[in-house]
Amino acid sequence: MNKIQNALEEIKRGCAEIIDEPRIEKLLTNYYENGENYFVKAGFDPTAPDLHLGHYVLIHKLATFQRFGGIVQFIIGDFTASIGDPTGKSETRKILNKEDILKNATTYKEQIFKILDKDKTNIVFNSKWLYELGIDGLISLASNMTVARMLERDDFSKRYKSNTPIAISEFTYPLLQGYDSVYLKSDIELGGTDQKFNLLVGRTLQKVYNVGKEQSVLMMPILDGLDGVQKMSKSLNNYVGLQDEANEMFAKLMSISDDLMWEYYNLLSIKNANEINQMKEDVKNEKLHPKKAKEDFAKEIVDRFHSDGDGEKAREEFNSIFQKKELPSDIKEVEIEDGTWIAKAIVIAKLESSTSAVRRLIKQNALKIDDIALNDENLKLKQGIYNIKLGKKRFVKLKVI
RNA sequence: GGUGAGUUACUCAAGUGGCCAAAGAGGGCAGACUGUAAAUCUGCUGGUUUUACCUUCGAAAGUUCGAAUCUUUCACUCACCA
Repeated sequence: MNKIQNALEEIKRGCAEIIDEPRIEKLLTNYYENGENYFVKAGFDPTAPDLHLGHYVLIHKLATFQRFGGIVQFIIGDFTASIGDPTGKSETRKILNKEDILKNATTYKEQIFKILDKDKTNIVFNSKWLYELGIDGLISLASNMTVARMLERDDFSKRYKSNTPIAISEFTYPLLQGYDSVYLKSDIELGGTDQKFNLLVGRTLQKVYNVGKEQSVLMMPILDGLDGVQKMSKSLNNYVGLQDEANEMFAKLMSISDDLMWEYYNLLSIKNANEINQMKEDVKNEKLHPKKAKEDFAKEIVDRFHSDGDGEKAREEFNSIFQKKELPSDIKEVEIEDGTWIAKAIVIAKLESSTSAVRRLIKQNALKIDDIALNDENLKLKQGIYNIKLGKKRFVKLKVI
């Protein structure tokens, strides 16, 4: 296999759909024969302060392109964030204020260079050219799209049918994202499969505005969240943040289902397809315990976002807590007054939000003091130190003084 | 602008004067079983030292012994017409 074919294989790995693949091949050929680079665009709305593993699927693919001559156009959608991408949303998104957007954007910059090559990355803010577009520009931009076509979009049509409001501003979102491609003269745009409509608008607009090229589109599957049901997102609290502390990151990854683990391997591991298939086979034949496979994956990810060896440390901590049922090493300590009612103390320690909830948990044998289940919900704490375990995951050390 | 329909807990959704802290489903939490996996079974899922009381059904005011339920005003959403 020659270099070009090899590069193409790497690029295609794990991706869901490619539109205009021959064009990508031409760009690669041109790179290898003439040393000419090309532009790969991906946009991120700075709507949350940090990125999670779901975003990493795309960023990883951008890094792959950088290895084969791609110059990354990393768009921080500061302007479009103020509209709110309607993709996958069932209702109009809240509009963020400027300060939050800028703050988030700064954190983004810090995080992506854990992965991307600085010399081959242009970070750009789309407010730069979208402000210049002006009202007349916007109107002529909007004349390139019909309401009927907009309503072809699955999420719009669903909302329309179910009588959920759609703001006109949301219709402008795909247009503005598409205009980014016009302004930047992108060759390839990356996005999730849910972005298909927006990505295709980019192609259409490049043609209308005579950019002289129509971008190829490469779509990656959407990473499922830890629950394995909905896509990974901060608001659903089923995400692994890139900045998560090592032990937490490890524990979160261990909680995914076995089926989902293969999906994660496929989209996030540096292991190649053959290795992954071999593991899958071994698990099936019971040569490899699925828990071991999951640990290896969790270790790989923790090592990548922290430093080498942190994954192994996290694994040891994890097993000591959950296998040997020991307490975590960095357990939170809270001081409590003598004679405090146990339920009140748990609320003070912020393990639960109400004493009613704690009462219920006590009735369900979920509260353990020094590893012994408490059955007296009226208990008042006397002086001393108590290790409290609430359910499987919540711990606190109470110092009663 | 006109006409009609609607707004119930985290989400969907029942309830149309008292038996309503409000059915059911999903989600979540907990217990059992496990590999803190999945699946399954069981229980819980407004608050308060809790056989009781307090605050909730878009907002406010009213009718009533008693209101999620009836009346009025307001806000918001949707459909049709313009």
